[in-house]
Amino acid sequence: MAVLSLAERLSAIAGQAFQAEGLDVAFGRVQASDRPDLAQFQCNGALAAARQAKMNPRAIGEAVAARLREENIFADVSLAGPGFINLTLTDEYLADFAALVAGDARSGAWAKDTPETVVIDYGGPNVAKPLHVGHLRAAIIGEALKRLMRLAGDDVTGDIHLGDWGKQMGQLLMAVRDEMPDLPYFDKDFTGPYPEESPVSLDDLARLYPQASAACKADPAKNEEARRITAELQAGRPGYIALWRHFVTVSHVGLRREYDDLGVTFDLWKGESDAQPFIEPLVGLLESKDLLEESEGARIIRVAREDDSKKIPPLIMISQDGSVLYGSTDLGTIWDRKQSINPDRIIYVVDARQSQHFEQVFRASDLMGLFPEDRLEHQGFGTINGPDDKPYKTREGDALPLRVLLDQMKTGAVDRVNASLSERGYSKEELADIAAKVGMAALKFADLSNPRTTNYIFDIDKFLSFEGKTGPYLLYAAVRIKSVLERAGMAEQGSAIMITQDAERDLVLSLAAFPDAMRQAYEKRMPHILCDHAWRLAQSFSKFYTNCRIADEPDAGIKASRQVLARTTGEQLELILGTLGIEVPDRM
RNA sequence: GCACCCGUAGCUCAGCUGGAUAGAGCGCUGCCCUCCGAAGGCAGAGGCCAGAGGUUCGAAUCCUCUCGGGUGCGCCA
Repeated sequence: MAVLSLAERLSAIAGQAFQAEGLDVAFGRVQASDRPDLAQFQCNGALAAARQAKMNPRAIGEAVAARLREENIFADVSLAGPGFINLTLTDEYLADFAALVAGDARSGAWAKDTPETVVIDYGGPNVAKPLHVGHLRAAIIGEALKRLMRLAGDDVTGDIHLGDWGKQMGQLLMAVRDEMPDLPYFDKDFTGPYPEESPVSLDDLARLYPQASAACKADPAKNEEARRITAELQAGRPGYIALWRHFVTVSHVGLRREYDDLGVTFDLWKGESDAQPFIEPLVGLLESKDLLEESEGARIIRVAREDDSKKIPPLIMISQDGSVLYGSTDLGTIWDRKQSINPDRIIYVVDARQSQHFEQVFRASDLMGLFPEDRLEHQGFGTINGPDDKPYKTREGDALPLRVLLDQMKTGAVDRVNASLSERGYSKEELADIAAKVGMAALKFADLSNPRTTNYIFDIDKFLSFEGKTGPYLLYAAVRIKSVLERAGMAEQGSAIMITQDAERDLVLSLAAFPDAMRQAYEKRMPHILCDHAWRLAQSFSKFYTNCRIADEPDAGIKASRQVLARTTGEQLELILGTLGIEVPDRM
């Protein structure tokens, strides 16, 4: 059972007070104070209630405050300004609450009342193309959301949803054929079996794809041909399928390695191609509902609505050459997921620029009764930009390969770690491990601490800094907690918490804010809210650490209390960092 | 052209279901290590919240317009 947050408890109490005055319980909503100098919590309900009941806000505030003063948990209840109710809890109450968090195996994490089954679709890398910067945010944000939702109690399946069925496959087949025309895959009369060994390596794919892509752009005839080959592949031509399987297998190895390095794991490695068996039934369903329309040789679904403020183009279900596009495969994938997982909700963590595409798919899905629109979410994200604040590109204008970016980060982390830890006598292996963790923490925290929807500028030096709101600062805080506990030892289970100094009270309030921060991050699908909380917690700990002695505190009771506070902070911080996909080294 | 997102401190950004004196980080100016990790803590300077109207007792937040930036608009994903 999850710990009820302070704000929730206070809201319930204030709600009762409003109710006793004949007003709506909802006016009792209590939140952390905007003015920490005046109070710990505030309730603005009297203002809203006054408008509704046409009464004086201060009069309502006074009446509610009078009732609240009868509760023995408040050190102070006061009315301020036009009718704000300011609340300050007694240290005893705060200490008891902190003990509750300390005793909670989940460090006070919020839990949903009614968990859901959810599929998160993130990643979306293409077969044959190495990951580039654009895939980084999907991976980092998707992974964080997956873990966050699991922590809240949802049953979450993460699916990589490979791009393995579109025109790029036709282009690639064409490129291989042009280079090695004698391979049996291209011989229509060949009856098999086809070779088990792939004729192309990962490097070949990485080389061939850009070539083919450029050729198609430059030459309309080539482009036509690639489309025809794609249609043939999708129709199941045996030689193409056999060679395509090699592409997919070879790519898997490379992709898995890259995602492993990022600490990102998928439960499902399905792709667009897995939607192919559902295309026919999909077309059947659409026909039966009279939703399919012929237009310029293609079969389309009109998804525009009367009251649209913008023009939504129709979704192209079957293109004029008979191939399917990603709108069709996305619909097929929804069908597949419905059948195999039956989720309550599907979340797509994909670049914000794809919003129109998802609007089309969601509407089409709803129209045909496949999956309700309001349970399909596109959680988009902004771009990672270069120093010029434009999406990160290589000098040639291509998207920057992820490898390049990770190598930069790694080199920077190794330098930084070597510079600051050289005196400690750690082994080479441990230093390398620490550097890897510091680099990844820097990268992930930098990404996640920006709100999902905004762009940000990639700046390694800033991300890797040990000062300020960075991943390394949080790792430092977490490691310092481990270190001091090693020196001070652990307190007995159930030791009481005592608030003897401001820094202790501040730390307790920070610990107590976790469930609310987590809930908000969950509901808004915004990991940066969790990042903000982690940062606040780490800062509170630093303040606590400088002001409160632990190991050599002479008073046994106070010492035990501080040991518990430190331990609880460490546990909560690591839980949050883990949820963000950030690993903490044992020492650094 | 139409639509969507954005414009907040020198820089990078929070805050936007309307509420008190608009917050962080970096940078800048000071102060704090006989004491568990100073990769830290404390204090300070710095803002017509792009602009103009409107709604409201109250607007960074909601509405309208203007200016400036980004993105997307039928067979790539």
